[in-house]
Amino acid sequence: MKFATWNVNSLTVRLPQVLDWLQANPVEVLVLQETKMTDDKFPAQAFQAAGYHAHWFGQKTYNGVALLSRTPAANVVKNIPGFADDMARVICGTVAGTRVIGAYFPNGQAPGTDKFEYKMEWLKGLRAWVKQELAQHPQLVLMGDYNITFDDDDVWDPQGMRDQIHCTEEERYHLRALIALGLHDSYRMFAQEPKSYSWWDYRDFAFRRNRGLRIDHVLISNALQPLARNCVIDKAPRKNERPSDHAPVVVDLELTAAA
DNA sequence: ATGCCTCAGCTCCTGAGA
Repeated sequence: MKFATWNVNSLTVRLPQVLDWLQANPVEVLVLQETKMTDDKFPAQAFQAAGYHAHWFGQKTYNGVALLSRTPAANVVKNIPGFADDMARVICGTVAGTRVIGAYFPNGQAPGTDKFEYKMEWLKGLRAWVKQELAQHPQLVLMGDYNITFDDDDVWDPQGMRDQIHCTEEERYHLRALIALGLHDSYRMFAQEPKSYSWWDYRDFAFRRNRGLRIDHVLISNALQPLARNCVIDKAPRKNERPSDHAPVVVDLELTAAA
């Protein structure tokens, strides 16, 4: 049973690519980030026709998330309970006995800015909530666009990006603190090609030169860790015309619909 | 290079992304 995450950078632009991808990759769950649309614009019917139930939570211009699933999601939550936020960044639901959290982590812009401070506060709020969710739901997947690299292996130019946004020690501290709750970076559980990334800048032929970052992650709980079969970054959609700058990340778990 | 490319918006430039 496959669970996937994809930052689509405007669902208005990318909807045909998402539908094509779902047809080729009929995953159980797909969470989207940066839909960049208000709720009245969300293409629920197109997803229904493709065989997916949907929950969505968006806003104009920025942010926006969605949860697509083959079977209906239960106990849906939007944004982080207890953390006041103007931005639509989180959607959560239970599918196949598994708590699924899809998240668009703040970018943070640059260390020392207000946006960076917001990112740090948001990460604290997320962690407190995920800790509670884990206590109630041993089977949990936390996936999305984290806008944080774990270490130099996730960075095409570690020297050049040292202490830059996505690569600072403060951000990585929060990422490790999530891991310390009892989560695992499913991608690194398996042998991967060196220089594997999930995002490439639109500029300077960065994808062609593989100048990227691994900032999209699928974290799985202790209970799910022994059930993981594989985790891959699907670079195929990045080769489309007008691609998102991010690629989907897909984990395969040994779960059944009855689980 | 305080840019490069892409997207959205009170759209012919600007802010933001990462």
